[in-house]
Amino acid sequence: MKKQRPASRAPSRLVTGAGVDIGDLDRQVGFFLRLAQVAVFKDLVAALEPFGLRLTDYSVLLVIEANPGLKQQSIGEALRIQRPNLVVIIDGLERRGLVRRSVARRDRRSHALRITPAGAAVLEEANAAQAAHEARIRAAVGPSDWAALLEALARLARLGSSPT
Amino acid sequence: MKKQRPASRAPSRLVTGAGVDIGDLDRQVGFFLRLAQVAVFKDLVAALEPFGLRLTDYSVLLVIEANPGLKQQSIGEALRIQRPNLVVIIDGLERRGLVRRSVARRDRRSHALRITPAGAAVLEEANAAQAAHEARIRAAVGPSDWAALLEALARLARLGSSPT
DNA sequence: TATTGTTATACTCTATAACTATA
DNA sequence: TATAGTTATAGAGTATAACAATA
Repeated sequence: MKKQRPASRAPSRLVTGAGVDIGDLDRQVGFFLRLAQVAVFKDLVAALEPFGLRLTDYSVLLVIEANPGLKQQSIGEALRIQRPNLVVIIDGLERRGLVRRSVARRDRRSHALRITPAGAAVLEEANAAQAAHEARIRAAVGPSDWAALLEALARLARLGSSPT
Repeated sequence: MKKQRPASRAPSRLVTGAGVDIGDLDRQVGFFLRLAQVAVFKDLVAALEPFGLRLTDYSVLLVIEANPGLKQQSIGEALRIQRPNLVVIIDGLERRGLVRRSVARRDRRSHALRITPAGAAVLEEANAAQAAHEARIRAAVGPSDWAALLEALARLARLGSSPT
């Protein structure tokens, strides 16, 4: 039995290839979500590149600035970065003098992390670039749908989590 | 100068870590987009797993079914999969008897791809699982915002492309 | 015994260069 | 010469196991 296509539900046409029919794919959320994420990340990665920051570097800097003295494990939990992978990221940031590791007094196993003045300066520039990026995204979506989009994405992000 | 937070714009709270302040991150689209994409893909991957299909396998099957006789290069363009990577995917699908490669008569360099009856059967089951997945996503978002979400994602996906 | 940071390692995805056979 | 498929390989990003220091 051939699956019928409810043509009315299709959003504005998305041509990915050279006239190739991508089947029901152009009516599936996951497909759009992936394309949107790739496009948005491409723009954001380019915006942060002049500062030598990858997305993970940037998000880690943001969290450290917002939580002075935080230990690595907590950052990993907040950003869903595995502890071993975080070590490499912090190594890079520390080598560049953007972040400082110091042994925590209360628990000498952990490292208290702080952003340095140099790090704060870089982060401020990166934040401006991010704001410009966000403005571009916002313009692409259209002002009316903006709040609805963020709300919808937030609900999707909570999919697997405990339903409050 | 400290950046001010326009608290009114924040969508419903998203707690990622154990009470860690994630800074301005919870007001950036990219962050939500990533979390949403990860959550949605996790659900979809789980839905397709019983059929032994990864996301790429599934999307390739869909395109082949919609375009009998298509060559590999065209699939790659439509799905943005590099030709070398597609070879491995098709290898797997062909080994399982879900897809058949035959030398194209018109151009003997290329391979005409067709879905087999076995492949069509698997795809039909996978489509049902995908539909159930989509229903879950839709329920999480809420019916009112659904069309707006797809529309917004489609616009974002066209970010870097030529503005029509 | 459990936890923090670390090292080493592996697995998935994606990307590039170069080969072959056809055109 | 250009293209389709292929091979090999390399690079991100992410994941797990095990160890030393500390609790």
